[in-house]
Amino acid sequence: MTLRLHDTATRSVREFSPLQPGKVSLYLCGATVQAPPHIGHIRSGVNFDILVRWLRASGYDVTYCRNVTDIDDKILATAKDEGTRWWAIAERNQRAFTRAYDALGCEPPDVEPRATGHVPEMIVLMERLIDSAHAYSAKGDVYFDVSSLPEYGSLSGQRLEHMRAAEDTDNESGKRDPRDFALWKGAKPGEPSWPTPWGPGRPGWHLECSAMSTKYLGPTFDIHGGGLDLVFPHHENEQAQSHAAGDGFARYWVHNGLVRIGGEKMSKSLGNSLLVDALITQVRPVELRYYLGQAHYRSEIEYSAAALAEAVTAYRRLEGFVARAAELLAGDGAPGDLASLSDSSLPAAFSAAMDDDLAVPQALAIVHESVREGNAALAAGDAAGTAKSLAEVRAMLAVLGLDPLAAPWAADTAGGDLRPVVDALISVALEQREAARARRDFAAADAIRYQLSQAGVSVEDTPRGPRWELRS
RNA sequence: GGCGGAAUGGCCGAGUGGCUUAGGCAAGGGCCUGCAAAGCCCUGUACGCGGGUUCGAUUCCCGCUUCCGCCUCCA
Repeated sequence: MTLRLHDTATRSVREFSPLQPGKVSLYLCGATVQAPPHIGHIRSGVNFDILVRWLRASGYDVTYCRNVTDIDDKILATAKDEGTRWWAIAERNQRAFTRAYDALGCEPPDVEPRATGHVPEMIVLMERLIDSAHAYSAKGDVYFDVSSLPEYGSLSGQRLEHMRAAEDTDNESGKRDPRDFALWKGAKPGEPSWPTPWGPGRPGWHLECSAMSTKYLGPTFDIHGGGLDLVFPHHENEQAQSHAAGDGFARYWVHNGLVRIGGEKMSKSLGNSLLVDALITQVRPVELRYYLGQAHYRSEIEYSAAALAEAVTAYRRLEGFVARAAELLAGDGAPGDLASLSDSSLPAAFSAAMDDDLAVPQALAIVHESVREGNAALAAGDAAGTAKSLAEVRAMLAVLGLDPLAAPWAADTAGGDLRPVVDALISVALEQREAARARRDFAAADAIRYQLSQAGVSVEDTPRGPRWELRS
């Protein structure tokens, strides 16, 4: 079975066939680093991380490019407000994004180009567009002439005549048509600028993505991703620029659904952002990843604390099996690293679900089935059955970036570097409790269990003796 | 005004013209346990409203209602 993906351009699920056999080029619109990331941003990162992981698990050699927009109006405004340099704002927020991606287990892209590092490429692209009469310079700005491209609007299904005339806040604009969009913005006093044949200025938002995707992935590449809110105007404009310049550009457009809160879109401008940094003090990063990744990537998520808590419980069920099974099998010299797990460990139903436009909800249903079987095998003392389920579960969770024993979660589960120390201390208490149980002094035994529980250590008695774990 | 999407059991969340009608969470019952916890087993019959097509629709068609996104910076 081959992968099928929903393509925004055709509004349908299409069979995926890469430009070059065995290779996939993917460009994801990353962050405009004007503020730290909220969970909507990181959902997009997680969704596309799962896509990249699945493509790689399927045997593709993936080139993953995710850009950083490091200059825009809001970054300049923030710098002015804070009395600091614009690039310091961009650097600070880019670091915050990188921390969040790392924390949530998103594999780094192969290349992460920044807009301001690609001005020469943008100038070349603008020259091509001006030479072919698709763009013009006016008063130091450079605009794309939307009327020059009949297909304009095709990606988003917008028709020029129905578009609301944008209220032009800039009366000085030299636009021929209010729907024309800026490729390049002429320098204003006090703003950073780069020299061009049309005068000093700075990049418009859309141009960078055309210039950078072409530079790193070629004039035609396989998949272009981003949030649903980028379809128009951003992606429409990117496609217009590149097609007008004669490039094939993206072959499949993949967009993730947005995160809502209180019934409306989560966004910086609405001031309802739940920042990743804040949330991962409440739940572990892997639990947040499970929450954001469990819904289908194209569906909307309405954030609620209750739904997040459910996801936490559900993930702990998976994690609990992996931990107990791994403990049991460790004595048998069972594999501890994922490298020893082959693709053949992936159940066919899981692969079929993932191939079906990344049907993660169904894929997770398969994971839960394997866990149920594994738990049954574990309870029956069936080591072979346990090992089989463990291998399946870990292989599947690895595709989703959720394997509890893999980086970056492994330390989480094990208790970190302090594990040996903690283990020794708790063992003393547990020995006392076992002694109490042996003499049937259950009041004493329960008192010890209660004290440990107050300290955040949960104890369960198993046929092989007590086991404990830290529970937040 | 234009374009696109969504309404599923207590909750989250898939999916399908009928067939055992996902999965998770929560709930109730059972097994296990000194008691728990964890786990396993069982139970729960839902698809916004009104028409239509059909032997049969939650699933297809039409209309309606409500909600969300985009048309302006946005993942």
